[in-house]
Amino acid sequence: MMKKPLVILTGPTAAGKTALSLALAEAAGGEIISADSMQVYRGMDIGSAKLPEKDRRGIPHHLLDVKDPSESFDVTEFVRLADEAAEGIWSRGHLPILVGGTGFYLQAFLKGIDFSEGDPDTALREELNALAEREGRDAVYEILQAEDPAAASALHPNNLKRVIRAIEYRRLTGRSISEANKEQQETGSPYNFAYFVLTLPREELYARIDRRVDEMFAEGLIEEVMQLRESGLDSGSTALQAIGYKEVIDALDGRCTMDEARAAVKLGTRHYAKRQLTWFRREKDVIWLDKSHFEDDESILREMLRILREKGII
RNA sequence: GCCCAGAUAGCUCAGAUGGUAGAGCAGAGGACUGAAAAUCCUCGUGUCACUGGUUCGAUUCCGGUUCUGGGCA
Repeated sequence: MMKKPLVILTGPTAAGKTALSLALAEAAGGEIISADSMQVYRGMDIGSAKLPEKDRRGIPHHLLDVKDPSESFDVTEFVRLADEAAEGIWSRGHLPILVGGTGFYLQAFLKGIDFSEGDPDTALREELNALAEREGRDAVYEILQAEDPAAASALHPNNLKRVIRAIEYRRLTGRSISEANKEQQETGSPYNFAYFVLTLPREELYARIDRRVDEMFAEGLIEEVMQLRESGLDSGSTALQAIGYKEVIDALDGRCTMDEARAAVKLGTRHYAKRQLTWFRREKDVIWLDKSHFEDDESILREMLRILREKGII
């Protein structure tokens, strides 16, 4: 059976993915699936740099605005929804193009990682978080060491989130999460894909980020955050952990000035971009597209189309 | 013009009663399999402003110069 065709267009935040994705979708007969952990939320538009509907040139965009900010969202749900969307796109004879900067989501979808085992256990998470608060993170790590030494050896004791998940996984499934990860790692992708990473020299990227953050404030980021809070959203929600939102909240609550918040948003975004690049560097079968090596978006598009033809994706 | 205080890593600063120096932030690298815009780890040699002097040895003490704050005129 022929593997189904698929394109990924990603890269660090503010690299210019969105603009290119429209051109690619038009040229290749594609529909876009957003792979962005924050753009799924309704009402988070400016701060998540969501492309407004009027600018989508009629190209279908999936997985935008599918959640209320008070709801949680995670990889498994992403994979489920993205699978659904992709099936629909293929059935229409179109090409699915995943666009977005959440590398974890892209990986999970591309490899078809199976998350069917080990549903999260909220009570256990709370209990272990409380233990960490009382007796320190090492106390939680010691539990993992006792119950699953293999998983423990792969984790740093300070990485509470991961340590807790490892304990949870072990208790739920009776298996070690490190073994499960290894198995998944060895499975290839069920798709005929091209994984493009759009990037540009660090200095330019950082300058673009600074500019973009200033634009967000100019377009009304503060008002957007105020609206979200008025709708009763509590600050602990996943949505408000997003860069741009948490800093503005700090300023609104008087923990810093708005100028300081703006600087913090820029810094947080630069750090985020750096983490994204680290992630993509580690991914195999990635095709890097450094904007500084091309004349313009038009020539990047030509290069992408060339590769897609070569791979038999279009 | 005079007096006082500074001048140490890209930035903010600490420090050695004289044996060439260290934090935070920035920056860089890395990890990541059901919170991922999250979470976590690693990495610090720089004419210690310049210039004379004292000293075995000065960035550290003394003098001068320059610059920056503050005060007095």
